Parts: sequence; C-alpha cells; structure tokens
Amino acid sequence: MMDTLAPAEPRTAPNKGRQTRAAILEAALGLASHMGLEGLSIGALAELMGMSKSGVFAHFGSREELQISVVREYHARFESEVFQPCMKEPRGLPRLRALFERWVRRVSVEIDSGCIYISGAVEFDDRPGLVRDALVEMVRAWHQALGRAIELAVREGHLPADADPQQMLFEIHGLILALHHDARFLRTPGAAARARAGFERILSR
Amino acid sequence: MMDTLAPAEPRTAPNKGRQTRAAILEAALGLASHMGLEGLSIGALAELMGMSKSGVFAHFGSREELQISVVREYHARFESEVFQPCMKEPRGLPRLRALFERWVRRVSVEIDSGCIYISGAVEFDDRPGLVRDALVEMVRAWHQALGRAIELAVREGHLPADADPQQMLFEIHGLILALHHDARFLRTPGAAARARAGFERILSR
DNA sequence: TGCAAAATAGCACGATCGTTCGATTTTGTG
DNA sequence: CACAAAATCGAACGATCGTGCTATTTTGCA
Repeated sequence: MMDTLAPAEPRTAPNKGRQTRAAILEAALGLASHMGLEGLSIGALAELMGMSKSGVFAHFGSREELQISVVREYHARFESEVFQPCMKEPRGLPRLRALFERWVRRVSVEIDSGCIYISGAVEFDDRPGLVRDALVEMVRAWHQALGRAIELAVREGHLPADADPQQMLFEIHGLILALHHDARFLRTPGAAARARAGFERILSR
Repeated sequence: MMDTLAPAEPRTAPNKGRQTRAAILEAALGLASHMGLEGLSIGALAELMGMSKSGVFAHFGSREELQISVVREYHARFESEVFQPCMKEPRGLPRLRALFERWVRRVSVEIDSGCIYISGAVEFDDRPGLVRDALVEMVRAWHQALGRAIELAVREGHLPADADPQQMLFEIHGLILALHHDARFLRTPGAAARARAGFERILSR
C-alpha cells in the first residue's frame, strides 16, 4: 500500500525532529525580532536552545535557509493572528478596521515584537538573494490582502466610489511604519493613538 | 601668545590627517548607506580606501566612534542639503512644501541614498548605546525642525488654526517611510507620486 | 528488545571581525 | 635640511562566524 500522505516517507517518522525544529524556530523568531534577520546567528541560537551549533545547523542546512524559515514562520503567525481573525468580520469597513487595529497592536504593543517585515525590508533592500525574495513575496501577499479589503469597502459603499485603494493602502502602511518608528525607536508615547487618528482621517475622505 | 582657536594645538597642524579622515568618512557614508551602520566594517572600509585596517582604525579609535562619526556626517549633509536651502523660502506653506520635496528626493531618488536615519532607526531600536543616542538626537532635531515649519504654516494662516502640527508631522513622516519602503524594498514605481499625493491630502484638511 | 535511521554532539577549518602594539614612513615646520 | 610629531603599516591576538566532517546518542518501529 502506498503511503497515505508523504510520498517518500522514511522508515521512522521524525517526530522528535519536527518538535525541536519548531522549538528552534520559536527561539529564532524571538532572536530575529531583537537582532534582525542579519543579527540572527547559529551560535547564539544554539546557546539559547542549550544544544550544539551543529545540532541546530542540521535542521536547516544553511544560515540562509534558517532565515527563510524564520520569515515563513513569521508570515504564518502574522496571517493567523492578524489576517484570519478579521475574516469573520463583515465585509467592508468593519473588516478593514479590524485588520488595521490588529496590525497596530502587532507592531507596537506586543512584547518581543519587532516586526520582521519592517526590519527585514530595511536590512534587505540592498541585499539580493533568497531571503529578500521570500520577504518581498510575503509583504506583497499581505499588501494584496489589505488592498482587497479596501476594495471591498469601496464596493460595499462604505467608502466613496472614487476612492483610490492603492493610495489608501500606501498611506495606511505609512501610518504603521511611523508607529513602528516612534514607538520602538523614539519611544514616543501616544504613537498608537496618532496612527489610529490618521487611519480615521484617511477613511473620512 | 595664546593659540587663536584650538586650545591645545600640537606642534604641527594635522592637515593630512583631517583630509584622509574626511575621505574615509565619505567612503564610510556610502558603505553604511548600502550595508547599514551595523554592516559597516573597518576591513571593508580599509580595502575601499586602499589603506590598512589599523590606518583607518587610528582615525576613530573604535568602531562605535566611527559609526557615530558617520551618523554626524550624515546629519550635517542632511541639514545642508535638505534643511538649510529651504530656509530661504518664505515662511509657511512654501517652506514646508520645499522641505517635504527635498526630503522625498533625498529618500527615494538620489543614488547611494539609503537613508541612515531610517535604516539606523530599525537597526538600533533595540540596541542601547552611544550610536543609538546619537541617532535619536539627530532624528529628534530634524523632527523638531519640521514641527516648527508646520507650526509656522499654521501661524501664517496657510493651514487651519485648529490643525494639529504633531499629528501632521506623524503622518508626513509616515509618507516618507512608506516611500522609502516601496521605492527601495518593493521597488514599486510611482511611490514618490503617492507620497506627494498623500502630502497634499494632509495639507488640504 | 534489537536495530536501522534520525538526531545531536564534538571538533576543526578558514574567514572575518575589532583591537592592540611596535616599527616605519610621511608630514610640516624651526 | 633636520627633526619631532603625525600618519600609516604590518603582524598578531582572541572571538565569532558559517560550515563540513565523523562519532555518538536517541528515537521509533519490527
């Protein structure tokens, strides 16, 4: 009988492997949030995990693959914690508001939450390679999802018919970037409130 | 007779020293624009300058001091290329428009112009130290200058009296950050036009 | 419970990093 | 021109980096 799922399933199911790989990725995510994707080192990660460098290394095969895995993991969490919960909100403004509000919280409030999309964009804007490609792909996907939500709000009549969704997306993204900057770098209090105020101003014309 | 300017002037005036130091700083500025302040290495800088590592090192005494010098140099150039030319524009909207327009060009158009304020903010938002302190100080100074320009525009009656200059500053800064992101990372065409459109929208209400 | 395979450890490698120090060259002036 | 100071070099240091190899341990099923 053929294997039910995996086409080339090895003799023993690597359960332990997947577990520790997930644990490493969890730690790597936290590390990369603080030090950036470029600051993520296998040595530091191994020490944090209490295992050997080669033990950690074996799970990814290269540092680049580790970085890409971190990007993908961040994307998965971002999608399940920001995007998906908002899909049960009614189409249009309520859903768009929910997306923005969760985005704000993700970027400014949560602990350990340097946004890898934002820091990665700065680190890799001049550095070609697979990590950059992965980052661009995920950011583009998120922007497209947000763009669709805005278009839906227009189509539902919650926003004026002559609104420019791409322009709104650009400005909303700017608010999030300014929030990230002021909250995390300048440590200015009230940045989240400014972002929300800007969002309302964008919606009302 | 006392020295006219420097209080402890050495026997021979170190003219050559200042020259090469300036040349190193010039190269360091270009390097840091591409690799970030953290990616700036003395070895790469020495190779670029065609001199020895220790020769470069001697001019700064430490890597941290080199990074701080780069930040200060960038600030000086930013001030003289963006801020000061706009001071001869009439107070109010014309001056504010000029400031924004030069800022846009600086961030998106110019060659070799990864903005060190922006990349540094991301690199050092979690990294305490003198480099971060220097960065925060310079960014704060620039924000204050822009804030004053906005307040002047209100006082001149070019903007409604109930406008919130700090909120406007936040939103304008967001436009620049979104421009930097879309132009340099995503390589989206037309990002500068979007930033300008957002700016006009902020001014007209 | 035995045994193959998977997971991990241990060690070494070449590179590069920032930094130190003593020797050497270059500079500028009396 | 001479001579002190300034500038630069060359070599070495300990640390850390990513990565490759070969043991060794652990895992999971027959």
